[in-house]
Amino acid sequence: MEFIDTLDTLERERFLKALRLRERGVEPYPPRVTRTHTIAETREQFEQGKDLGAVTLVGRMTANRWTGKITFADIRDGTGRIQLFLRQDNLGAETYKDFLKDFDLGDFVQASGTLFKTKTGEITVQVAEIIMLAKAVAPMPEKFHGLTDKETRYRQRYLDLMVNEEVREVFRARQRILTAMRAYLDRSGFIEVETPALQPLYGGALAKPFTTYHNELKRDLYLRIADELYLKRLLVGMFERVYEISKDFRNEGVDATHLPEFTMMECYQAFGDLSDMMKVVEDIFVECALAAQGALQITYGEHQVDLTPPFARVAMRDAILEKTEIDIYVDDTFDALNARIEEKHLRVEPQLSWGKLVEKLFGAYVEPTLIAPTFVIDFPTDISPFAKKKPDDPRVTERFEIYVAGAEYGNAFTELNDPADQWERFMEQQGNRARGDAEAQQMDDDYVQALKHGLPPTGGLGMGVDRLAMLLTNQHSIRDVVLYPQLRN
RNA sequence: GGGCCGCUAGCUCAAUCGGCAGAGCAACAGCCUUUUAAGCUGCAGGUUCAGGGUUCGAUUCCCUGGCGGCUCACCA
Repeated sequence: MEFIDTLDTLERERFLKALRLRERGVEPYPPRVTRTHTIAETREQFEQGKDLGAVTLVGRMTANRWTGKITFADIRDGTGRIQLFLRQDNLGAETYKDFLKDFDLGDFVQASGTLFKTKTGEITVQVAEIIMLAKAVAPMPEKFHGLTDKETRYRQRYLDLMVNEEVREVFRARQRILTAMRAYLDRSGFIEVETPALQPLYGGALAKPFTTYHNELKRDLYLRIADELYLKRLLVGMFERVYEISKDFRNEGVDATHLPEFTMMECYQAFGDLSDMMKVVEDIFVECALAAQGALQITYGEHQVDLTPPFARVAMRDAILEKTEIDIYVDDTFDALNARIEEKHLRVEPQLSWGKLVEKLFGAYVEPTLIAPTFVIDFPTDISPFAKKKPDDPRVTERFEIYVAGAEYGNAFTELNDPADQWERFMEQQGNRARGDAEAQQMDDDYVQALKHGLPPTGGLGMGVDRLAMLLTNQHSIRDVVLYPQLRN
């Protein structure tokens, strides 16, 4: 069995061309290239009237228009596209013929020559020499319709990136968003840290984990569902402001807004509280929107959204009251709220607690209506095991989530730092677990021990980076802002 | 996990009621010295996702499975 036996008809044809080149003493995969300018630089400098003389450009050949003894070809590099003009009279009959025979769409080439404008005004390289840099054995996707099959786009992302330029721009924008976020946090005094992805106890969020096993230690380990508890321990250790941007893993459903691994930013500010985190959220939205789109007025699907601070804020109770005419502070027990929901014939799945019912009501009747950036505050205590209770109403916590265009982008609290209260919350979670809540927190004695040493009053925030990238690049599936989204095998 | 839709040439897509498997691009053999999805002539290209069933005959109808998409539920 030879390599060539693994190739289909089209690939074989192209592979034979590579062999032919080699027979002529031309290496189809040379180790080094010459490049005097990028394509973008070439265009820019030519338009400025600069005489560049002879240039040597490199790129992938993406189009080919030949009319007998001349050929127009397009090459693209990472910066742009430019047209090549190849003429038999310039290259010589033999070389020109070899070019026609052995160069294909998709090949990386190096072209040298001088610049001119065609009669239609297009900047073009009059090619004196063209060299193969890397022979493409497999053919490119079709040039006009491109590649649209989503499965191929995700599984062979390089093809998607190769032919769909707007896809490359989405990922450039994603990188600008991350860079802007880091720059903001860095200059605001937050220190970037790294905490364990493999954890003996998972925590910091309500979610189902992935489990793995360490052979030498002979124990189960979990992939982190959040960074929270490790980051807050650092504040016990006297760091004042920390953040981490990392992958979290949750063993749950996959859909347009959920993947099993996703990127989360978490930051914690000692001597801060909820209102400080609101400022951080507003600042991050501003910085990232400007980095991604250069404007605070953005389009997301059918919505026009203005990200200019200050963002609106509304209490969970008031928002639910307005949409459903249910006052969760009147029906402030599980049984009462359940009865009220049935009485009003609202469609809410069975839940295990008052707080989860509130969360469901909110998700079904309020969340989709929150288009302009809005902080929703005062979340039920039993679904907020790490948030400090409101001093004047222990049913709810000093917690907000930020909503834009009907979706959540971040979650923040005034962090719970009372070790006794935290211990009781863990116990409550264990009760929930016993009653069948697979997402309930496990008791984390080590974390309580840390709190016993004193966590300063702290504001903490988590933001979904993929979701933010979706919002700011107008993408409606998380798979379109993640280079290699998880698919079935 | 449930419901719905899809899977045909390398890519983008057709195929009427169940009756020989088709086109464009790409490729191949040619023509053509300023093209822009270049054009023209010719030629080739298939496990119709897989397996099973019904039928004289299945891309088409039925069943099972795989993969993908949308949606509902859950979660960020």
